[in-house]
Amino acid sequence: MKTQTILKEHILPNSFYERDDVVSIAKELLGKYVYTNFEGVWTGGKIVETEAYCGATDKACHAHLNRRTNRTQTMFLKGGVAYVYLCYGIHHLFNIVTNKQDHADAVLVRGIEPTVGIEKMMERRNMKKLQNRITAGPGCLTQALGMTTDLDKSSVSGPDIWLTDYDLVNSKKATDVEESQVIKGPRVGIDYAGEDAKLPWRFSIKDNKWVSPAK
DNA sequence: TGGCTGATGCGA
DNA sequence: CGCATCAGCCAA
Repeated sequence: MKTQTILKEHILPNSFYERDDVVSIAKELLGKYVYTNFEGVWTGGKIVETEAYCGATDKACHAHLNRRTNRTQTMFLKGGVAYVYLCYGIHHLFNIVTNKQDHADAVLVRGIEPTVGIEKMMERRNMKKLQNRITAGPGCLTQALGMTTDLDKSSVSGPDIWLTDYDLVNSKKATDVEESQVIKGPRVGIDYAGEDAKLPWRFSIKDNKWVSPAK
């Protein structure tokens, strides 16, 4: 059966994204699978590291206090679309918009465990041997998955980006990550956010080697 | 450890 | 307009 046909059965419902608790969504995204499909080439893997950003109250969020600019308007869209932007002039960062329209919440995906299209991802990363850093870190994984700002505002339920609970390699449904296997900690690279920099809104899977090295 | 890199959003 | 600021990464 075609990959696309299989994945359609396992797309996360939009009700998953439209909830108002972005921190819970960030945690629940651990263990889910994200894939991209460009020109028929599938790449992707299991989400192992995320961070929550909340537009209404969170100083670390681009849409802090519901600030609307050209860039942040994506976050005000209804949950279930991608927010992709350029960071430090070099790296594309992939976020998943959550909550209802006009509520600017998003989850930054920081690391995945590569499973599908590893050869293609190595090629995009200009890597001759497979190394952990292929998809560890938000800038790395977008490069490996071939994501750019072109995908800003596009759906995470296909046809380019596919957020699912399905493991293509083992042909089975994803299992929820046990609470005891979830590491919580402060978010990375947001010292400017004052007290909010301490919020434990970064989630990762315990002892997973594909989590980014940032502490 | 520092250099790279460019969009973004602010104030003049 | 100019200019400081960034939700990173990598070689060394």
